[in-house]
Amino acid sequence: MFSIGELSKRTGVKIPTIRYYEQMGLIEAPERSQGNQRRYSKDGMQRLSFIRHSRELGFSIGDIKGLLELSQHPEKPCHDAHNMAARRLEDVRARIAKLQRLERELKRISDCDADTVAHCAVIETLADHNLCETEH
Amino acid sequence: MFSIGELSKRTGVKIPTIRYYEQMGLIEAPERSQGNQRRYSKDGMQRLSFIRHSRELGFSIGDIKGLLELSQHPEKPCHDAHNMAARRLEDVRARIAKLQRLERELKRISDCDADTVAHCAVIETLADHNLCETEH
DNA sequence: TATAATCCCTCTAGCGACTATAGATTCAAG
DNA sequence: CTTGAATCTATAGTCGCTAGAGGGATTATA
Repeated sequence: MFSIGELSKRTGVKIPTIRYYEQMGLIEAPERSQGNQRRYSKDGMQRLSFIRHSRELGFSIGDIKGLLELSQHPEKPCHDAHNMAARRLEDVRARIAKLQRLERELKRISDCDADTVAHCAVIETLADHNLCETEH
Repeated sequence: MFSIGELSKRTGVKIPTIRYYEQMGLIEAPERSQGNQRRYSKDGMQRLSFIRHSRELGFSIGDIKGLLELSQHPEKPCHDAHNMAARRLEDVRARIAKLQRLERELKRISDCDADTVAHCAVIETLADHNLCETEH
């Protein structure tokens, strides 16, 4: 049994965020001390770790609800989990591709060595999209 | 002189977003028609294009205010613009690196071909961070 | 010129995933 | 028993929009 502060330290999830997850129905309301403070079990900690890890991988709160549901039912087929992971993977790849285009452009425009705004590539490029090399 | 709808079409910025930018002080309030509708000049359009492009590159509204200010003063030195671009570039690179780690992990866990949740790598990995290959 | 279709106005509220603040209560250590 | 840290609830704010309600303006056609 540990307090919310300890749970926070052990999982790396901030205290208000834990309470927020409770409100959102991701974690169930834990037992309380006599003075009405939350007291968590190891189980609660595992669940929170699951959530944290999932968030780090970019799953939405909605997705996580589904994944948690699934993880409670080991006998169920897991297509859903795979589909979600696959969708996330696609999304991540698209974002990487987009960011790489941005990287190229940012690099190009910040290579400018003008002194004043009048000749500055950063400003010029921002003003005129046609100066970009690639689509974005 | 064109309406907000036309401005929207020409710049690709949605109408409510244009009004939002006006509220945020990114673009100044344009002239109005007799019936109180916004009427934009070519100048307004260029400013909006600047904003749009900057947003696409990931600059925040706050950053853009600064960049716009700079772009109005061609005689000023442009270190600030370069610094902002450099910071953005750093940020973009960090995000790429992080996403690539996620990609590796998502790929790994979605390669699982179990049928039920009990043996599913997706669920297992989410539950136990130690199963990950890399930090994130 | 009348009317209909489309556009535009303001204002308010909502999104997701938190984060911050205020003011009150409880806990743990000395 | 006192003190200081931790916790409680409730509310509001963050960012960058987006959606909706309930109206007025403009434009194209009859």
